[in-house]
Amino acid sequence: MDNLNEIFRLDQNSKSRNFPKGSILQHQGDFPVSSYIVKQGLLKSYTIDEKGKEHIFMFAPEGWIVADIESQIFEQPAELFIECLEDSEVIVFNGDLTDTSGLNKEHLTKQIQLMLRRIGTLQRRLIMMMSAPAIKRYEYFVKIYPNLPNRIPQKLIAAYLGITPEALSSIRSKLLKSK
Amino acid sequence: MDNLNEIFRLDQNSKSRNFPKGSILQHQGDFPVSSYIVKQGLLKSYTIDEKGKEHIFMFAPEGWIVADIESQIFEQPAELFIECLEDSEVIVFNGDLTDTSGLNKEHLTKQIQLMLRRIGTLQRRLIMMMSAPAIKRYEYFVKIYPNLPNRIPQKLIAAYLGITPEALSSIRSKLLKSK
DNA sequence: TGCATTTCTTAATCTAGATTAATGCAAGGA
DNA sequence: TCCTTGCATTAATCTAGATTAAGAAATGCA
Repeated sequence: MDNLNEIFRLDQNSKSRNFPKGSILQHQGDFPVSSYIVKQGLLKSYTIDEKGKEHIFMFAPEGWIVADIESQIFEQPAELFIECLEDSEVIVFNGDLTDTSGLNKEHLTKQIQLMLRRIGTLQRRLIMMMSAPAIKRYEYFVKIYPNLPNRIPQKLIAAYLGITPEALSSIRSKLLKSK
Repeated sequence: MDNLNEIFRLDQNSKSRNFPKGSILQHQGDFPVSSYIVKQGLLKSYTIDEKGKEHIFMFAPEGWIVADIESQIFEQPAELFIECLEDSEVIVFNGDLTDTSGLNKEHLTKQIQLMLRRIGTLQRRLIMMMSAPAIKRYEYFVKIYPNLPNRIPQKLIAAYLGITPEALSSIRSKLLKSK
């Protein structure tokens, strides 16, 4: 993994900070919106809908970047909450990803690679969400994040898959029985 | 709108080509995968699931770029079909978006802006798909693409929203009655 | 213009997953 | 250790949207 500090326009003295499990780094409605690079630990970004239900946009383990890009690019208050699922070490990048001043060609090229990867992942996720039943989405989740199922509670996996914990529980029991 | 020809690494002599309505520019399984810049007309990119059902990933009117970025970045055969919904003028960009050689800083910066915008749009769409009922997704679609509803058949809107044409029809009649 | 094909609507039934609720379990704190 | 609190499971009921089917309206083409 390239050093993400290098690729993005970080202050010389931007240091990583430690946050205990449960810390909320960003609330819905915050403005302006920061970006976060995870050095150690695990974050989630999510929304709460008008019924109070949580929907997880993404998990971010070590080496991942988390940002509410929709809010940044449209210069709106944050849509997403960002929260630590474990004690985490995070670089808080004040300023958004749209500011690329002071970066050289190599940096920009690497940023493009990261963004294309993110777009590809979102494309897959959206297509799965539209076309695949919950059981397929669960199997895909396990394949892509083999280490996460043991690291986070089931109800968070359910919130990521777009189903209830009860539905996930019955899917899992079906999968166990079918073996 | 910046000239997209400039921003991307196009051959000097890459010319736009005309395709009649119904032309399929890319089939699922094609390899390698091209990118497409729409000069005039309207394209759709979509998958067909194992039950034969169509799911529209995006519509691309004039000025939009269409590419199966997931397949490009992971170097896999195309996942998406790409088809003309109207007679269209399209620049076929042989080679994928991951190749940025020969571009200068300004080009790369503009590419990053376009990609962030795409990520922001996908973020919103995914969150809506997870958390909003079909009627809200329809209202959002109409808000974002005010000219498309009169330009494409309803069943395509349904395939974009992730519901059946029948469900969309009943949503629309509910909206009409409530006025 | 007329005919064929596709699209849209309406309605009856069906189903994946939501909701509600009750129970058992594991983990952390005093 | 007990006690609380959050998590997982199971089961009964409910609902948004799917499926099926049939007719009406619109569109394209000879």
